[in-house]
Amino acid sequence: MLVYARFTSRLKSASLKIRDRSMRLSKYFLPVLKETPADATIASHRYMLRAGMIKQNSAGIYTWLPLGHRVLKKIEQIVREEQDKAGAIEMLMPTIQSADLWKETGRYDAYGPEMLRITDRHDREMLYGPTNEDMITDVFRSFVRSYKDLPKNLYHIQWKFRDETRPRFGVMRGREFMMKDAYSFDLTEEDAVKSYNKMFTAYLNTFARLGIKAVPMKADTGPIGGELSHEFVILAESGESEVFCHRDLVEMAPPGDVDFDGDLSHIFEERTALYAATEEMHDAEEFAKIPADKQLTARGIEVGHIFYFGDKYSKPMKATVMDSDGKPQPVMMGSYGIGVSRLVGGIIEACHDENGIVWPKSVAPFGVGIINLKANDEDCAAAASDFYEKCKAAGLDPLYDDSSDRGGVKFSRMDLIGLPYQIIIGPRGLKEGIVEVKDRATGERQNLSPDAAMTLLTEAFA
RNA sequence: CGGGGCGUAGCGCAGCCUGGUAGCGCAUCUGUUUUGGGAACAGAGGGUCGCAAGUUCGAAUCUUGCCGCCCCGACCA
Repeated sequence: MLVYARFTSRLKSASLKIRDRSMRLSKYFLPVLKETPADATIASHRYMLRAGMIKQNSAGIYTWLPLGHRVLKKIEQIVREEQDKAGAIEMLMPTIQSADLWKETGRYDAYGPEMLRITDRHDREMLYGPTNEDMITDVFRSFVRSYKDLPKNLYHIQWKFRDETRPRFGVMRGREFMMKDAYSFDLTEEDAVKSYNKMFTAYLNTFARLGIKAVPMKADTGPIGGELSHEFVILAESGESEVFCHRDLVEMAPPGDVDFDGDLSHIFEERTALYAATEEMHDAEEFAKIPADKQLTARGIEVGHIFYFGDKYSKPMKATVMDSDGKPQPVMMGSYGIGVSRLVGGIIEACHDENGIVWPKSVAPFGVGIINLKANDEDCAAAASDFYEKCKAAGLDPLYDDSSDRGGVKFSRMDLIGLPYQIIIGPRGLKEGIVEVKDRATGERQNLSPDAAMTLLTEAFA
């Protein structure tokens, strides 16, 4: 009993501390590949395999190895924080759903072979959820009765499965993928548009925090249905579809701190006043009206998609609330998706060079990589270890390469995994009391005292 | 789902056309010398050649069927 009490009290105190995310390479699991796997053709897939982030299990299905998992979780957390800021409420729905709800909306037949259908031991029809409109509508109708409880926006971050005919490009078009999907509920279309604008705004901030430029574009609604829809698209050569937009949209600053309870229509209008459309929605005549030097035709990666679809699901599923006149009204809905696992690949497509990945600071698996050039030299080991402990204490999430590999191996491995900063500690510099700081993105190197290097790092991550 | 390609050691590949019982590079293990941009030498281990059937004295190699994976297109977070 005493032992148990002591154990639980230790757990309690541990949970109060911020999780220690630092790591010594000798203790980590980082299976990097020297040679490029034959199956990978695009940069993000190649680098994810080479950097030991993922392992393929079958077509479009991947294991997330420790390094990849770190990035996935970082992206997930940023997405979560921005959803919360916008007033969305997190929950969690299951991956396996009953076919019954899908029959209510008619989607069980409409969805087609892309939906993975399963029968359980009692021969009940089940499915691995490709999306959750039907299920969330059921949750809503089970509990909400009054217009006074609106608006509401519920979201979860959960694995989805879509049995694509042709999964490809690693996690960019996997069959199993992690998605953040939010669902808004309003009494009127006018209110629903406000909810739509909240998510529209939150998405602009989310992608900016992730270190990428995602442009909202007028989009086709597809099988989800509805009238108002935008895709958020990263421009990259390896993009799957062609997109067209006004060049100014690409560099537009994110809204930043806004009052999500206030009027956000100006943000929506500012971003949609200029032309931007995906291939399916492209209007060549409208596009031609843009000044020639502002016309941008590019390849795009869809990382987010938002829809307004009114009562498409609430009507067949009888998800109604009483309005102020005491009359039942079908609730007006929208859904808002972000491809969390796809973003890992998408960010790499936007952020890499010939040596490997160049992570934006916000999503980097570790903040700083420490290279001890001479592991068997006592002074070097002591200096590197000391620097590691200081980074750890400063919350910089350091990865300390304490392996006995040769310098060249360490350099190329660190470049490959793409941490924003490298601290290179070797006998040569140490004699003069300096360490080398390398900025992965620019390649710029500075010789600094360990203290000055720490200052540079803490300021960079402030 | 239409078209194309590929499955041989952990990874990248050769061998297959013209059947004779498997090889190269990297990686791994041991040792020595090295150590600021993927070291050198010496030695060692590791493969029912995707699976199954057939042809044959004999199959990685020829035939048929199946499975898996990749690429191009049509569809999608």
